[in-house]
Amino acid sequence: MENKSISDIIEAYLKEILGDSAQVEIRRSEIANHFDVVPSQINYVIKTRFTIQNGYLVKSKRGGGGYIRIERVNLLDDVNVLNSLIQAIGDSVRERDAFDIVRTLYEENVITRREGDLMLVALSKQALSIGDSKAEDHLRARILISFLNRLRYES
Amino acid sequence: MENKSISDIIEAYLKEILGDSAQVEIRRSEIANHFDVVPSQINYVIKTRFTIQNGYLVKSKRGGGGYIRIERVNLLDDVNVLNSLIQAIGDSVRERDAFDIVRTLYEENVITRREGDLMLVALSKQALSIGDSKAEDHLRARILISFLNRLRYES
DNA sequence: AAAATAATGGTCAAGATTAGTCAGAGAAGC
DNA sequence: GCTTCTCTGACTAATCTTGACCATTATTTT
Repeated sequence: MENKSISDIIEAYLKEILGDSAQVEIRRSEIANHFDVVPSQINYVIKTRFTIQNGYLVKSKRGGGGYIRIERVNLLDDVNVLNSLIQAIGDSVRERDAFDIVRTLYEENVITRREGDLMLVALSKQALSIGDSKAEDHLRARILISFLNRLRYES
Repeated sequence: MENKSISDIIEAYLKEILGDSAQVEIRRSEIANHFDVVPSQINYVIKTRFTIQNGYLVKSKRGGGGYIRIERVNLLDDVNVLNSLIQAIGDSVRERDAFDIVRTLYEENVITRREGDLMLVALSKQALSIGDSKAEDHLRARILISFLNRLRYES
């Protein structure tokens, strides 16, 4: 149960200080220092755990007074967010990214647990493997976007 | 009955530490070390004894902080309906037949209306067309059967 | 102003740390 | 003996951690 990597801990910390706020601003070097890791590890945590698929937008600025801003967003509510998401999907998605999106929809209460599980099944490697890995990712993208459109326009 | 293999012992141990919890997280190397076997034997035990047919779901993560998580799930009672449907599907279904099956599930109260709608999205020609009509029907069969297998249990 | 300097964050690739796969050897059951 | 189950280890894959080097912005100096 206590097999957390330092990345997991940093992720939890960032979500903690994000709390109920819409966004939070950090200094990369401060966080890195706080957890005694190299600064680029903060980039790693953000890149792997605060993606649009996970329901986060991240902006940053370099130079003096620089910052990293993490913003929590709803995938289907905001047209711009949905567009970013669809753009991120493009015509090809890996299983992992698709799973993240479904989990985010569940956490936003857009879908129930069971609905999410069914979606995951239809997006899984297991169900979609058709020999060609690229074709599989294309197919997954089509199914996922169909799901999103269905959810978007239904209610 | 007295000649337990080491795999049997590891199985019993895992079920022991699972206890009444819904799930348990282990480190493959720790367990392997504890019983003085090669790590891949843990995979063998899990693959042969913690299957979904036996009511277990297994997830894992590699890399630093990696783990294997074993979760116990409740198998449901609609097995008869599901089995007969899987029989009927075989390895190929046309869109129309898939739609009929989903409707049957709805009428049998195995799924909700909304769950059915999502399933239909993933089974539609629109989402699945991949040029080859036969391949499409095979694919649809795999997705549909995956759906049905997922409906066998709740988590 | 323009140029130099300081103060940020970004990228990428190598190495470390886990778990997964698979084929074959060995053991047990029939 | 033959078949099935168990066990092993070499090879593969995924994820995390680190550090050298790069890019951008603000501030200070000339």
